[in-house]
Amino acid sequence: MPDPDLRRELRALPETDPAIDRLVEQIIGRVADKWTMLLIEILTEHDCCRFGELARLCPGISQKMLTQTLRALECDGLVTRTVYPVVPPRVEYRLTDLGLGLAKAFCGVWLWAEANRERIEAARAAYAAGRDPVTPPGS
Amino acid sequence: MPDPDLRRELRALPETDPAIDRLVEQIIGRVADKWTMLLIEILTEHDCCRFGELARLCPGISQKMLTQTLRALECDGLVTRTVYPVVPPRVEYRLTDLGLGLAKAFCGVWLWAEANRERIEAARAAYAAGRDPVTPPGS
DNA sequence: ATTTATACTTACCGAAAAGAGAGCATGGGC
DNA sequence: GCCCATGCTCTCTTTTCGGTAAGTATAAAT
Repeated sequence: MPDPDLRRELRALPETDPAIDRLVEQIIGRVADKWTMLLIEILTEHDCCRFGELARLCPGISQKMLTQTLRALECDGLVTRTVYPVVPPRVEYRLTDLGLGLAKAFCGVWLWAEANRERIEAARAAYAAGRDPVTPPGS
Repeated sequence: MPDPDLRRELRALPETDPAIDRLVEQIIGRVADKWTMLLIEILTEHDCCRFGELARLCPGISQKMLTQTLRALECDGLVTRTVYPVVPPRVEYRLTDLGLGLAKAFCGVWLWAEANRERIEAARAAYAAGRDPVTPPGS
């Protein structure tokens, strides 16, 4: 029995025009990518990282994906990319205020996930054990 | 110049063991999918929907993806699936409290995206116009 | 007997994303 | 002269994703 107050609260949100909706969805879609999330997390912890450093801190990422993801972040103004004209090249990445704000916004999801980890795992176990044939109310 | 207070606040979050991190990432990754987002949104607005109803409310979704997405949501305990043993079949979906909680958590991201839409668009325009050659501080 | 409605499931196919790995530019150290 | 380090970029291959379309079950209506 879902909480009706929470539902009402959610419904009361500023439901704006579909154009904004699309942009918001796009942003969320872009940001919610696996590597993007990880990079943002890393960059909140180390406020400044070189390319190779990020590669080391992102176990499993390929150079290609790292470059691609960083470029997308830069494009959206979430990180800055500073190139030092030296040899061998030195490039530093750091979150902007915008990026930090996004990280903070995502913390809500993060905290929710942590707080409800056990419930989710229990649900998964129950699902794997076979869905229970629910008796419908009006039968 | 990123705000150091915000950064400190973010760093102070309960950084737990990597197992939780992985689950959290997985959940966020799963949820951040395009259709999942949309379905959760729809289900916060209509507290109970049949399969065909959802298909109509999700313009462009295929039966396959709708089924798949709903199954994933059910598996994680975010929606309930009630089958009425009638012919033709009648199946109802509704968010659980867990699902509602997640919707609420995601609202933070939604609001951030809305609030920062213009900054992001500006950043994109600037990026498209060619990245400015930043003068590094120690050159 | 045939059609209709509903909620799937399955097989197939093309597109898109991701991974692997080689190549490139260049100035300093040996 | 040659190698190294760094941060890419490009190409090729593989994997995954998602759409299309057809099939299934069943009872009621025609």
